[in-house]
Amino acid sequence: MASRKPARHVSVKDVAARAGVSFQTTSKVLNGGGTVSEVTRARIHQVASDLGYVPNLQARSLVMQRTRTVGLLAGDFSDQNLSRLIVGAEREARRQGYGVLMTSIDLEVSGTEYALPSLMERRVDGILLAAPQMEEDRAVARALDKTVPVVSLHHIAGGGVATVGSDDELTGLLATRHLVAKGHRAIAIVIGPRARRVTQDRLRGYRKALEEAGLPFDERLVTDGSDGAATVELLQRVPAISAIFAENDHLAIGVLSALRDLGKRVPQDCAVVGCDDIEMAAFTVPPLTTIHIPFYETGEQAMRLLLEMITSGSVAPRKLLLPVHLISRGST
Amino acid sequence: MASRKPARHVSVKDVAARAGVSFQTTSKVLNGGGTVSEVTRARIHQVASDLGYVPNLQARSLVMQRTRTVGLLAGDFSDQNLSRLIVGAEREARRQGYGVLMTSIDLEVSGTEYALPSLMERRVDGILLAAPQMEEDRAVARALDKTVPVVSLHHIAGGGVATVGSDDELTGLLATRHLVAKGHRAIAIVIGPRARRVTQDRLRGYRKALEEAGLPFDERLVTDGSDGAATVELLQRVPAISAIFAENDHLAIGVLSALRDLGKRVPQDCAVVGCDDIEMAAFTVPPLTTIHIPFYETGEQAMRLLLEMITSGSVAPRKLLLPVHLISRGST
DNA sequence: AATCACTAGGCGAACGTTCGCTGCCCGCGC
DNA sequence: GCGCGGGCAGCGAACGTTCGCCTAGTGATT
Repeated sequence: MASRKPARHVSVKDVAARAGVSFQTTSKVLNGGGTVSEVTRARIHQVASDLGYVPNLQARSLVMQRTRTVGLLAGDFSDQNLSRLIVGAEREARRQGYGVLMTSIDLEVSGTEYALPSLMERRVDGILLAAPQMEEDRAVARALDKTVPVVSLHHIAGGGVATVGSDDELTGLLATRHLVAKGHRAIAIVIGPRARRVTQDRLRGYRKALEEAGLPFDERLVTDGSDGAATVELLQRVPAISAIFAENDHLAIGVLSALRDLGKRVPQDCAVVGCDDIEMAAFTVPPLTTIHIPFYETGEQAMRLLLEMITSGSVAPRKLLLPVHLISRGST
Repeated sequence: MASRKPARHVSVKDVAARAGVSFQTTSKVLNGGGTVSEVTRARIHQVASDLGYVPNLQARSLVMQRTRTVGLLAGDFSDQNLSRLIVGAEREARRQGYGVLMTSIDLEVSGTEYALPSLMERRVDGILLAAPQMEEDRAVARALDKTVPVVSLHHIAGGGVATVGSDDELTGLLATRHLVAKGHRAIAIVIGPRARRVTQDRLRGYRKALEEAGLPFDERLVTDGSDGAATVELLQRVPAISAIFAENDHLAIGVLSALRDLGKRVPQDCAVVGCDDIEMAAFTVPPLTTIHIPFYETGEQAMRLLLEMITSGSVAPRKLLLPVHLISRGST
């Protein structure tokens, strides 16, 4: 309650003094190494726990030249998909005894301004990049600069960076195949920003599935879903459409709402399939058929790869794609 | 591409050598202090940037006895509400030049086992606690131990910890008042775990609103929503119920679905109001009236308080409550 | 009795900083 | 001509570790 004095942390020297040995011996004991008699060893451990000794990783890092800490450079933590990735990554790091320093980068300040330097100053052993929104930001690519191993969860302009993600083309393929299998012939696709890799890849999967089924690809069936009204227009323009593939679940929810407004029943009048399997997908009306993306596992794998690169010192830019699968619900 | 050698970071000494001065002088210049001539100053800056000097915060922390890093001990990052808190907190920290070390604590391992020690070893200057699920875990309370300032986003067993949160009683009050104002007399409440503070507080708000309106409190109108079937039973048992206050939006969604199953229309047959204003609330059918909780701002304030405690050295356990407000949508 | 091989533990250095003190040189005022 | 103060820079110490090398004992072996 009263204002305490700084209450200095206890150091090896404190422990040593109390145990009547040199601080180096204490260090040996506490790290399990060296040749020290069983009695002193026990005494030191005793004293250390009595005094509540907590090793100072800062000092250790200084001499060891690695911090056992990785940086996480993420876009928006509150994005549901991203946060699942992060949870997976953090758990894996923890499992291997690493700390995670998080920095979000927002639109105002390009990450290169503040976030990256802040990580480098803290001498992180590696960096996990999870900021899809700056996939094309060349400043990021330049700034990374290979001082430490980097694993990205999305494509990086310029390449040369290890990447872990899911197979987005497969995603589009599975979704569309599912609709084809249900007997649909006029299948529209609602997409997000064209420039994004995900969009491109999922679109490619869609085309591939159509091709497989011998169906023609029609550019007029491709709509940008970020414009709310576009879906409605699409449906009015091409009434034959009996199924819609939305490139992500948020878009799919928009589509569901557009269909409801038009008085169309799902799935009888028009089937809908989404992507990502966000939490909400199970609770829409009707529940959304979607492609499950293993975000949690992706984060885990990415961290595992990063730590592997760190400990092995290798920088070979691998690329890892995790499988996805369809979850069939009421909307198809 | 080829396996590089460790590629040592450049230090003040490297800069100093190249600039022909002592490393201490370099340090002075780079930190803006001391009396150094304009020419040397310029030269040092030049060399530093040529060499790509990045200060080592580990070393600095060692001598300064503070790391400019805070620990974030959180429950589940992927929880939407929690992640909004976190985003707010992280931004505020960044704004003030602090790094954030994140650790999640899961059910398997009590946070005290790994997470806390890991933060203490890294000598964080303070800890932000955001793990509502271990609100009653006395081990946490004991482990915190006041070595560094702590701010919690939820109640801590034993007290004595600064807390920032939102006014949960007000939340329950506003929600229920809204229903009363709409003319409802038989208002049920669906709650989460009784032991949780939030539940208790929101329930209290509910009772208070009833009292204000001169309505009796009836224990039979209180249902535990975690049991899916309970809501259905409740409605069948007491058909007079014309409005339901769900203590959080997830419960509210369950309620909506129960009502749909029973063939009741919302809001005509039964009105529903939730709490939290999760993203999904705007997209349910019908859109959910709910109480908006300023998660982002709460995180921000909590971090601000923590940093204030750190820099001022004060440990007075303040308690801060942020206001909430109702968002009226289609469900009432 | 001198050598040997261990065992137990100490010692100095280094990691990259910050900080306070000292010392030099120069110009100024008396 | 002498002392002095101020501007500039260097120096040593400290922060809390790890690590490799050194030394003082202790039995056992020749």
